[in-house]
Amino acid sequence: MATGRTHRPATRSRGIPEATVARLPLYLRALTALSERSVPTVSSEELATAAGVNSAKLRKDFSYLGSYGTRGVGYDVEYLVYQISRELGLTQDWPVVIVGIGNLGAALANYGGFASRGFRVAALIDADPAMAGKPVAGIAVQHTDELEKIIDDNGVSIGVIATPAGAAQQVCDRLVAAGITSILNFAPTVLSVPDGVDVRKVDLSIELQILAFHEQRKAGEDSTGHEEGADAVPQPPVAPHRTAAGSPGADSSGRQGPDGDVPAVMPA
Amino acid sequence: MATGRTHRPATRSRGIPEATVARLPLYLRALTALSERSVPTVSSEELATAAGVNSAKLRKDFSYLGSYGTRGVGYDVEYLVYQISRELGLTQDWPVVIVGIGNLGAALANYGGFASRGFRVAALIDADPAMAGKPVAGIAVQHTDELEKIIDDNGVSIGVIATPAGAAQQVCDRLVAAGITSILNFAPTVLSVPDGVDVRKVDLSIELQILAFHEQRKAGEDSTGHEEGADAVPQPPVAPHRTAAGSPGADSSGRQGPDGDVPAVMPA
DNA sequence: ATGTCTTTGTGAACGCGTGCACAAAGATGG
DNA sequence: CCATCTTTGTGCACGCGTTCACAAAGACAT
Repeated sequence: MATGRTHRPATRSRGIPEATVARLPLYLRALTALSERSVPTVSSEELATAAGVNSAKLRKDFSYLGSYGTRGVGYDVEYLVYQISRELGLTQDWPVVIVGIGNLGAALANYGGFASRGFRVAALIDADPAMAGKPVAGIAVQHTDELEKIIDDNGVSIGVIATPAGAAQQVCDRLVAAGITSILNFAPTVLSVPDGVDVRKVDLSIELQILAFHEQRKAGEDSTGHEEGADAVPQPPVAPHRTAAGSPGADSSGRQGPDGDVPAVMPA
Repeated sequence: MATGRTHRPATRSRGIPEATVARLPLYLRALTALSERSVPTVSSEELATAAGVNSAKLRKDFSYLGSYGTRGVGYDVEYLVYQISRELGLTQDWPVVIVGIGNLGAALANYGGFASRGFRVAALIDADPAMAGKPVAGIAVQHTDELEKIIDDNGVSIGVIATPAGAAQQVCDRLVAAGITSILNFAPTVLSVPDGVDVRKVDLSIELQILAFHEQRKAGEDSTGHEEGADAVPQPPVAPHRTAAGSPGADSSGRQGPDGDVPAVMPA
């Protein structure tokens, strides 16, 4: 999972559960594909398979939107596409600004999936003066100084942060002050925002770490269970005793983590 | 949320809940920052704030790993960094291949967050013969024909798919056949994989759609509640009657969605 | 019109995740 | 050695999300 809302713990937005909202785009994509193949109707079973979910879950999800199906037949594809689009707010145009036009920001600007669903890249913003004016994905990059003006002029309410981690909070604060109320954060940092502002985050590194966890478990499930080495490598806390508060790294030599696949002992 | 495992419904991997595993990288990042500042110990309250979670949740998460804290003091930063790294499998080296070196693939190859946590980009693979040999992020791109050999030679078990949606399943199948057991998928498609293979997905478009939903709700929460227009725009299903099965779009003119912010009536 | 068959919509049970609140553990000071 | 104070670890309850299973609804055939 590369995401997770930060505030708004489980607000059950308008009777529609958060988990359901997160799946609606999935259904919409599957339905759009069917629509392009001119399929008139689809059963919950078929659509669920296409979206990769359980059919019961799909039916319950749709039940939050209303009774849009016909028993014995299924769902009208075109009609459902419209209803979900409307529910997600995709029947209107959403101008978006991308802040931080590095490798990732440029890739996002070029990403076709944005424009295809009502999201329009209104502006690209970068702090590097050398970037200003250079066209990326057909749009001239603008300097951070213009941030507030750009957002105000275009009525932007969604911002994408693709800056380095160090700059993210600062950029976030400016976006929020300028009126942005929804943020998609690609920087590996926890952003703090006032109530009323939604933050979703995508962290590539975290996704890989979760995969590594499962991968490790798969690899070691035939062994003793887990580690078997006996030599304690990283030193147990040995009763911290609050040693002055200094002694920086203490005995752990290199900072960049005690890597190397040294086995460790379970300390209890 | 840009993610979600596909198979392995809720396997509670080795006593550690999936939700906890997903948060471990978050803790690890916060702890690494503290470690760099040579902070020796940290309380659950402080660390929770830094990671953006509840302190009770953090303590419960850590309790699954073992009793690594000292009551009255807190947690030893260095020790905890090591324990979490080990639990996540980050004490070993994970070679990764990236398939699809377009804008996104190139951005991923350049992304520093990969290398910083034990993930090493072993190879970049693309189907375009013109790309072969061209260096991206200091690594020469190789052709898809070499895929199986590359994976076998380097003992790669984690693959990243950054191809267009149309090619994703095919690439996925080849990766799995070649021995890959963990996949991070950036293509907007549902991948089907055999049991034992983990898939996590990151979908930029879906994240934006979820934000749009909440944004729309915020915008319209002072109005009548929701829509108020009376003219039904998209046509209700009017009893499908299973009309032959032809009449493709029927009356809905343009395919690419009935956009424009037409208000709609709630059909019941 | 009646019966059969398909598929939806949902009531109910279950399990996971979250958060509260507190007892146990250990540090610290006298 | 005892008292006090801090902070962990966790039992418990609650709520959300998932899944099952089935009744109701409508299509379709005769």
